[in-house]
Amino acid sequence: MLPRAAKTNSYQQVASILEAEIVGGRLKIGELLPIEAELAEALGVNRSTLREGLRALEGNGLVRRVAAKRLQVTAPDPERVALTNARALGLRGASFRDLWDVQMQLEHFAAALAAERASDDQAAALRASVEALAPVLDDDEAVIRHDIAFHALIGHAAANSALELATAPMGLLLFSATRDLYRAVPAARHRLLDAHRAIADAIAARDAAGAAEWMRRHIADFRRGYEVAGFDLDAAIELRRAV
Amino acid sequence: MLPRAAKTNSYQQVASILEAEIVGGRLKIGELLPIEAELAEALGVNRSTLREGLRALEGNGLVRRVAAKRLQVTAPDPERVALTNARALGLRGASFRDLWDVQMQLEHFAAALAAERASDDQAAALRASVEALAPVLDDDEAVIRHDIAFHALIGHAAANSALELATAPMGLLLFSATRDLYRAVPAARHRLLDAHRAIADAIAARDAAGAAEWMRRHIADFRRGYEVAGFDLDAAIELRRAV
DNA sequence: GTTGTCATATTGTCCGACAATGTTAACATG
DNA sequence: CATGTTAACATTGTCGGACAATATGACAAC
Repeated sequence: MLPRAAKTNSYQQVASILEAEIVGGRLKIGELLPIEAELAEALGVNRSTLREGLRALEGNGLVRRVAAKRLQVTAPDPERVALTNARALGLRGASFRDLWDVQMQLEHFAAALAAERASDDQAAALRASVEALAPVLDDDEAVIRHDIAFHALIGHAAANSALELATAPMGLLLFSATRDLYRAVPAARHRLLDAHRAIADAIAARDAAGAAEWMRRHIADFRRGYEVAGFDLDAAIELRRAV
Repeated sequence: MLPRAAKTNSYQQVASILEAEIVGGRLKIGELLPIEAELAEALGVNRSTLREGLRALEGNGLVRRVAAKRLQVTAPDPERVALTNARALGLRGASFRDLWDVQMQLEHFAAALAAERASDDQAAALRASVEALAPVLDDDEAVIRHDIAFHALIGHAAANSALELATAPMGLLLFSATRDLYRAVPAARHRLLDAHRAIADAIAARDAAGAAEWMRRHIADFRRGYEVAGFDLDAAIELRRAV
């Protein structure tokens, strides 16, 4: 086992060094990076090279452009991370069953936590989401958007960033993969609405057990719909354009 | 709602376009990208600009440098994704409790799946991992490394990429956050070894219920150790250097 | 067939330049 | 003094060109 030539490129080193500074807390979240000329000087590379390193960091979500043209150190944005993870899962050929299995383990727990921890505003937002869905129940796209948003709200209300990180990408992938489900199984729309309403009510009533139970049924029903529609549980799920 | 100024930078457009090609399947996984000069020409930007876009994609894990100097289209590497997610969680201040809650929901399920699906090689690798741990039980670093590896093996053997994606980052964060645990609670080392052995045996015996039950106890015990050691369950977990 | 040599292709890095745009400072005006 | 205007300045995004290092492939020599 030879000592691995350690011949990394300069721009990778730039990214690694800055990443270490961020993770190590020497560059704090929210802080502005020095201007490119200074950074390049300090790191001993050309501005072009530095910029390549910065773009890599940007791809990692550790810095972002802020109003002023300056770059700001930032913790990865949950939505971006969710998208990235969803893409990773899609590209690796995850199946509906894979995703559903995990969802079944997590969503009821998220609902229970949300019932315990949601602020009044969040509980109200959940109910508002349900009521906003009712009038557009025959618009497939809208149903999917609302479904994703509803589960994202719950994930957020559960106030557990690890749980949110784990559930968000699956919501994105699963629900957007069901674009044809509602055409094939029209009744699913109403069952979805009823379930959402029951869950939102339970959360608003701080009924953790009820929220969890309704969520279980909701997720189970989701799978049933998928099967009834004749989709293959084990086929690689289709990656769709971000919703 | 104005039509969103669409004033994105060229290098971001480069990244978006290529990303769309990859996600849309027109650029297939494993394919080599054209040489930079051609790509720049085709996209109508300068090579420097193109390279910034490529670095962003690289940061997203969608392309990687391969033996030849050429860039290869690739699905994000699970280990990299796990690291990225762990970093995101750490920077967002996730607590031990947050992570443990999710782990408690998922790990027993992973163990059960592993018992059903693990190949003989994988089952053997699990047992080998346990036996490799036994002789180095007094080396804290080694214990942590083995612990992470053991759970990663199970995650992999469960043959569910979504589950793996969800569990891997927590293993990284949680276990590496316990560097001082084994000094504070020496007995935890032996309980860990026993649990690992029981889990590996159950998986090798295709005993899904047994594997799940042992895993539950193992995770529960892990938390007890953390509490006994006097650590704060709700403090933001400490980000450590990659193990 | 293997090995060595060489021309070629490609990337990584640097340099310098400039337009667009945001920021700051100076200034006038009420 | 507060406010609005303008001009100087700073910074980023993009470009073009250059060159060394190195991998690749072809070809010759053994």
